[in-house]
Amino acid sequence: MIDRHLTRLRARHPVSAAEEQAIRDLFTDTRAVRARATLVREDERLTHSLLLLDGLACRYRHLKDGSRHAVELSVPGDFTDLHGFSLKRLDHSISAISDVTVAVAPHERLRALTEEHPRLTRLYWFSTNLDAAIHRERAVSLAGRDAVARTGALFLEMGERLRVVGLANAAGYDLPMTQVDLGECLGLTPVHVNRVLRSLREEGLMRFQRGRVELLDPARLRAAADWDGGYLYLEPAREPI
Amino acid sequence: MIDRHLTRLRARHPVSAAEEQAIRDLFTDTRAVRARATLVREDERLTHSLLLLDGLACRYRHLKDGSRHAVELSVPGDFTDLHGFSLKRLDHSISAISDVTVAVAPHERLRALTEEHPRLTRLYWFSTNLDAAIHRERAVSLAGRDAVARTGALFLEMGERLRVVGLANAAGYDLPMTQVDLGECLGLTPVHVNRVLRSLREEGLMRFQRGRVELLDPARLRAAADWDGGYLYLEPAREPI
DNA sequence: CGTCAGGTTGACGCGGGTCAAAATGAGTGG
DNA sequence: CCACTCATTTTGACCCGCGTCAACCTGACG
Repeated sequence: MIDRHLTRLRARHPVSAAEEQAIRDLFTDTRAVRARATLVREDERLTHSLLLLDGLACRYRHLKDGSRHAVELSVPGDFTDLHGFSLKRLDHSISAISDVTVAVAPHERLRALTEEHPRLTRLYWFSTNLDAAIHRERAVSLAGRDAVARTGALFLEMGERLRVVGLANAAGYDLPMTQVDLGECLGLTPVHVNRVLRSLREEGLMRFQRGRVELLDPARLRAAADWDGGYLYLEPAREPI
Repeated sequence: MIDRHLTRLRARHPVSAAEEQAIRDLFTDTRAVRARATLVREDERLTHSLLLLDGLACRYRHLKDGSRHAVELSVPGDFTDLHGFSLKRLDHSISAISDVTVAVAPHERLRALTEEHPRLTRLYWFSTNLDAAIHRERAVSLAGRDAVARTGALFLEMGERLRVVGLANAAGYDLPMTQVDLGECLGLTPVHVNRVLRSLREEGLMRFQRGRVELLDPARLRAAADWDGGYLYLEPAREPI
């Protein structure tokens, strides 16, 4: 059930059998949630964190004008709100983009983990630091890349993150999002997302249609997007955490 | 020496005398670094983290065209690179904006802290989660606020963060940055930063001159910038961490 | 075969980038 | 105290990427 989560962790650090058991023991039950439903509401008191098992979720904030901006996407194997464990309330909401299933990790169990398993604590600390690195990349993208490069960079990132958990290959991957959703991630209007996708398609770089991403020419796409996945920290760790 | 750091921590969570001592024991020595010098280089192997005691520092990334984008500012009392403790290398560089002094916390001491002080570990985990919240705010700002609102939001945030450590009051605060620096934080050209500052000044909202920020009308500025400091988590914690 | 969400395209306007030049001011040496 | 330099700030003219508005198309589903 949480195998993708373990795969994700092990892509960066070794996890022993005993540690694996401690991780499995974090979770009480699983829940299925419908597409578009809210998983966590901004400012709500939190007593547990959610591990995304299947589907796509996003963290988003509302702006004054009623629009919303997505600050991060979660893929299977990611905690959607591990940061909620120490923050106790979130500065954003979390919603399901597609139908999702999540596993519930009560904060008292996470707390017990921090008391008894310092190494796993560092590992999960790393995990939220990785989230922050992804946030930084998004900020750099928004500040410095034009719409085409920004969009390319997002698709490349999602490809890498999904590949890690076996949900993408060289050909591409499924991404059950609409162009409106993409716009909220990219800080673009749906209309302009459409134009950007057309341009990427016509350049032969990539295609996004009916929830399917095809990376037609990853090398050129990387160059065009000025994208380097170093911030995903996917190299094997050279030293113990 | 690290009093501002303790003040910052205590603004959000209680810290006992014993814990304070454990924190003091993290640091070996202090260093003075000149304005514009690099504190940490992207991808360098890290063996220690730096606590900013005095001055202003920033994390920045280079873009293909040679420009750079600042992803976060550090104020006295902040660790500039606590996330480096678990990441072991950074996806960005860190440089001093003004002359700064930093205290050095070797990673082996931080590691020992995680082994012996679970509560302090959670507290520092919180601290990097707070960094991430600030990153999210920056991304939302870049995606959804125009140049004037974005600039206002940045000055309001810096005001709050500096106020926490006693470096700002109702009148304003010192911020030793140039308009070029501001542009790198805001994703704007220096030319446009200048126009924005003029507009804020002419509206009677705030003034920024020669490294001094005056918040002339904070309430109206907050409204104009659609800014709410909730993401800084400055309310007293309602439950133990 | 009607409805509705999502996708597509075109015309037009504006916020902020670009380019260029001048003003200001802090520091430095004579 | 002045002359000179160099970073920084300021302003104006012009341009372009992306937003806005509006219309139409497509396909899934009842």
